[in-house]
Amino acid sequence: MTIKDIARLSGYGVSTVSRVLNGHPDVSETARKRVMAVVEEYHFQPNNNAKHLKLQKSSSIAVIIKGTQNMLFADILERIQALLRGYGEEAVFCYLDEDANEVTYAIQLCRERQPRGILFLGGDLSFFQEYFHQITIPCVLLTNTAQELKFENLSSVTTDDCAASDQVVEYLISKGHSKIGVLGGNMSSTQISYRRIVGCQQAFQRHRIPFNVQKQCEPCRYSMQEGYDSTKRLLMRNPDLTAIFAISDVIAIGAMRALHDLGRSVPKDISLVGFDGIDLSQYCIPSLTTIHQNSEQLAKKGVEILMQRIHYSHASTHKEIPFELVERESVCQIS
Amino acid sequence: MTIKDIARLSGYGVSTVSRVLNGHPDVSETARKRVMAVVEEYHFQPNNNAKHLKLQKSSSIAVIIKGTQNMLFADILERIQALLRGYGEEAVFCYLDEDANEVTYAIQLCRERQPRGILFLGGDLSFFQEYFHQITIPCVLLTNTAQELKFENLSSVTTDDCAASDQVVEYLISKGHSKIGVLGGNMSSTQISYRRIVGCQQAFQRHRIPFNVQKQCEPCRYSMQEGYDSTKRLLMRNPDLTAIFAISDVIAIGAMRALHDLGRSVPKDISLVGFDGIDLSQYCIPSLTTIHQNSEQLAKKGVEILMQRIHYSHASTHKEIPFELVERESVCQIS
DNA sequence: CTGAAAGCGCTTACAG
DNA sequence: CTGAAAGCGCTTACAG
Repeated sequence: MTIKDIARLSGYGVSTVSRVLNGHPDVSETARKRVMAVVEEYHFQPNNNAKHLKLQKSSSIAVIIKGTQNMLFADILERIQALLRGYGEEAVFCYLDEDANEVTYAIQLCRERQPRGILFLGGDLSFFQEYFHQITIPCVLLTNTAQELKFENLSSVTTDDCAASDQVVEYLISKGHSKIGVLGGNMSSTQISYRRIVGCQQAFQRHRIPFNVQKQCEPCRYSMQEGYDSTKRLLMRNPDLTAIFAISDVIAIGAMRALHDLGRSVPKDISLVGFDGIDLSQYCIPSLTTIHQNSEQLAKKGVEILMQRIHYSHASTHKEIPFELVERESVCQIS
Repeated sequence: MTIKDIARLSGYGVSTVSRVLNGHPDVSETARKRVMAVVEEYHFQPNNNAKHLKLQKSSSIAVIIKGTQNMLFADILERIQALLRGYGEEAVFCYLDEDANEVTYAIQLCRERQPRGILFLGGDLSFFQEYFHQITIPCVLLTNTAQELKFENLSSVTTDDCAASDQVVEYLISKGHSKIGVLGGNMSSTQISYRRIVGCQQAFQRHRIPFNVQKQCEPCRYSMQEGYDSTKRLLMRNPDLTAIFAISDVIAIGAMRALHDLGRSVPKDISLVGFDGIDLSQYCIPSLTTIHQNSEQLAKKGVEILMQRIHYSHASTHKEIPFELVERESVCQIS
């Protein structure tokens, strides 16, 4: 069943059928109705390969996910897929290692698949800086800001990581803590984690509490396993910590278990705060005090911006979504 | 840059270029070398739309995931993506609601995208029974068995759910439990959960311990939230339970929190066993005794079977992967 | 071993 | 408002 059959069956030419199918305005109401009747009767489905060959592009949106263990991404992902489906777009999902170069991967993808746009879930700004100029299609970076890169085809939506972390430390200080360790991310200034650490520094400075990044920060990947291991290293170096701020909930879950195995009870002996607000954070024991990122809005804004750009050539923008400190059971007032 | 340009640049015709690109044998070594030299020099990438239009198919493998909250699937998924990439295949991921009809969705997908094969992650046999005959491309069902359906293009790989559940109950009984509740799944005989419940029944019968499915089983979806809510319902009906078997780890995590909120300590007051062996099961507190399904093998076998079928027309098969009861901290010996 | 040519199913400029 | 025709980039039967 092709457009030709529909033409024959409806008594119109293929041009008219094509126009009806694509919602062009210059078709008579009669033609539209007759064609649609046949289309529906036969459940006709245009051949995408032919369409895209002709149009010189594919219809898919690529979604590149960095870090497979990050449960925040899993949550955002299913929302993105649902939204994209709502827009009638197809999505191609690509999982990359947390340390992989997502931009060179995207360049490769563009050559092979010619997607219409790309959604990056996580990303390292240094890769964008160096390679992104080779990409010409609309892109949106999620959970990191690309504002300063000033690429005209790269938007971003993120939360104010710096302010959120500042608030976490402020909160811990207000609970009497001053010996606070920070877990996760890495120190490169092009990573999300960097902005979170800067936020911590701000708060410490404001309160004139010394904070030795080298000593009190322990970098690690976004997984429970690494959260577990790094907690042990962090505590080895700083046995007197009364609170830990894990830069991601997944890391915090690993930390919680490590603390348990070390015989330190949360929050009685040591307080713990996460970041992200994944589902699990309210079910673990104790439930996790954390920064809730509105992943629903993150996904929605991201997809929206991409669609606006693709369909109406809107300029690129950089949005911020709100965050919220959710107090639960993992933090204790001391002294 | 098209195949025509390569032809011109290499001094051969388009037919020869095409043959080289597709590894056909009837090309001279000289031609192959000259063509490949040009292809590599220009980083030529054939247009997939044209290729598939001509070949009347797309190159992608569709992966249909049922239930977005199930962390077991997240794990399998990233493995599948990596494996498929290794085979040089593109993957299209589709997330469906746990209760959606994956088969009619697949039929739709076949019309729209013409995938070369489908991997189903989770599935309800009743949908397959009723609609699968409309699908003609190779398919593999993961985490449920399609053995009895006898479709010649539907393979499956699963673990022996019945034996695994039998072993869980056997284990709990050996620990002195006889008042055991079962959490999760639903009672329809075409669901994975059904075979798990049957396994439980077997064990109870063998030990002549009464087991009232209506009363002691509480169906629920595969999410922490539902695990949480159902636990409360189950306990309301059976306040004297000494152990709960959750048919999935995600459900167990929700159950653990519900028990905590109910003031019942795990495992001291009540024992808990999960199913799946997701990462989280070893980090939660207490860590979860569970049936570990080898998700690596599940993914590997699934993809392998599909590839064999697609490339060498192998017959459909139904494989079983091993399971293992992993003893951790959530079960207690009683009396 | 190689090439000219047909054709996959669509869109759209052009002519009416 | 409508249709005939060209062409998107590929593969392959056919002829040599």
